[in-house]
Amino acid sequence: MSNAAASGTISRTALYEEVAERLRVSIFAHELAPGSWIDEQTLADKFGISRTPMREALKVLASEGLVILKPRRGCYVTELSDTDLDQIFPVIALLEGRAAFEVTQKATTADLAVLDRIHADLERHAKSNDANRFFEANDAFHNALQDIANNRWLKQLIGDARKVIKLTRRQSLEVEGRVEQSLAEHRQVMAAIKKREPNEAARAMHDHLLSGRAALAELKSNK
Amino acid sequence: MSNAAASGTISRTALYEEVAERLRVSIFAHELAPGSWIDEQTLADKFGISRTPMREALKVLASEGLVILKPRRGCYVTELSDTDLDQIFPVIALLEGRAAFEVTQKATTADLAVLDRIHADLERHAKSNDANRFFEANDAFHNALQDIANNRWLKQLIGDARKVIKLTRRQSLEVEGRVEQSLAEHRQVMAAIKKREPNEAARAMHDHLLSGRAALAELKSNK
DNA sequence: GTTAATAATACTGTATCCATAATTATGAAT
DNA sequence: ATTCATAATTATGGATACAGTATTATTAAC
Repeated sequence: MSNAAASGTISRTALYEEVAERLRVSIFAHELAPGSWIDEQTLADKFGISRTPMREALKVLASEGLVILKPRRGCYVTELSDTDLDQIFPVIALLEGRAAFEVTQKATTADLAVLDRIHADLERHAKSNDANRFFEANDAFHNALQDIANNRWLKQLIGDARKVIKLTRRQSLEVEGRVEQSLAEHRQVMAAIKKREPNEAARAMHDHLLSGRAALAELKSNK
Repeated sequence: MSNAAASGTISRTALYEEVAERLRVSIFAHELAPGSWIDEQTLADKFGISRTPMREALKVLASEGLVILKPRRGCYVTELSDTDLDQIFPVIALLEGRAAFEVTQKATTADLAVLDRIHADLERHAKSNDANRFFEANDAFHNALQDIANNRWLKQLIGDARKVIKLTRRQSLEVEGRVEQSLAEHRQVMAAIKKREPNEAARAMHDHLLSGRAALAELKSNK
């Protein structure tokens, strides 16, 4: 049990939050299979906690759309169909496009330097063909962008939507040539931001995300 | 207590959901003032329930952004500053614009008939200057649009965002001439949908929502 | 009189317990 | 043998009890 006194660390985050994050990871890793039923008690035992924080965590995940809570029926992991992906990607593309738009208006030179540094990481990891690190840097880039956009609500909505597709986004990098393509798209986004052209930045980011969806679709059709 | 057996009705929704909705209403009505602390025990007593569903409801509201949960400090009602409104309205405008876009592509003639009927209500309530019913019909219109768009994730994100500004949207109708202006904007949306011009529908809906934000700003500056 | 420290109170966070509803299994009847 | 009904088991939903931490108030010391 993550007792603050026992562990010695001052627990700044609530237990239910930690549980929620662990569940998200499990869901993304398909340890909790899509469509499968979540046994609260068994899982709580496995985590070494009681059902209370587990239940609170599941309620949060439900409001994020990662699980579905059927009254008196229990909790089921959300299944993401191709239709779901076709529906959610354009929405995320829109939102992240907006973030790019706002960044282009607001970014200070210091902000641009931050983006440049992360973009350099992207270039490096692409060159060394390290898909995992590329994915991490990619995540960092998008996060930095949202921080610079400094729009609390936009960030929250993007975060909610991204949680749902987190797993699939990593998969899309498995497509032959996708890393290079993604990198090229990132270059366009960076260029538009630096040129201070909000609409162009928005469009570039928008297309970048739809391109990610297309890569994913290709991956599925090929196997 | 909303005991199913006692009340005679079969409660399909979980108690924590009902509590969450009651809290939302209280927050929107400013019975729970922005920034104020929520006393779990006292409020649970007032609702005639235990702390468990109250806490579950608060966690859901926290993930919606309506309250903030400070670890070991309790729950506080989110304060919406003008900056927050300036941030969230463009995002909602974008999302609802997308919904209008998708509707314009997908709507069957039956769907259009539904929209027409609700739009007729809008016209009627505007003519009789009934702001409350106009607001309800307006809500119904936007809901119907999202149902027709038939994009589960888009609907969810819009719902999350709308929850945050629900109160303020009603207020905007208090502005002199806003009902008529809103109606005119709705006419444009309807016209674009019927003409099957997705981009025009999206733009009309987008501008409609920004116009609502502008009305709200005017209301604040005048008082 | 002001500040610091200690003690008490109160609220959050977690665990356990109880009741209700749903599902499944078993038995009987057609 | 199959289907329907009833009973039993199990899991969810809600209440209550308990522990730990933070805040506040009071008292003592400078």
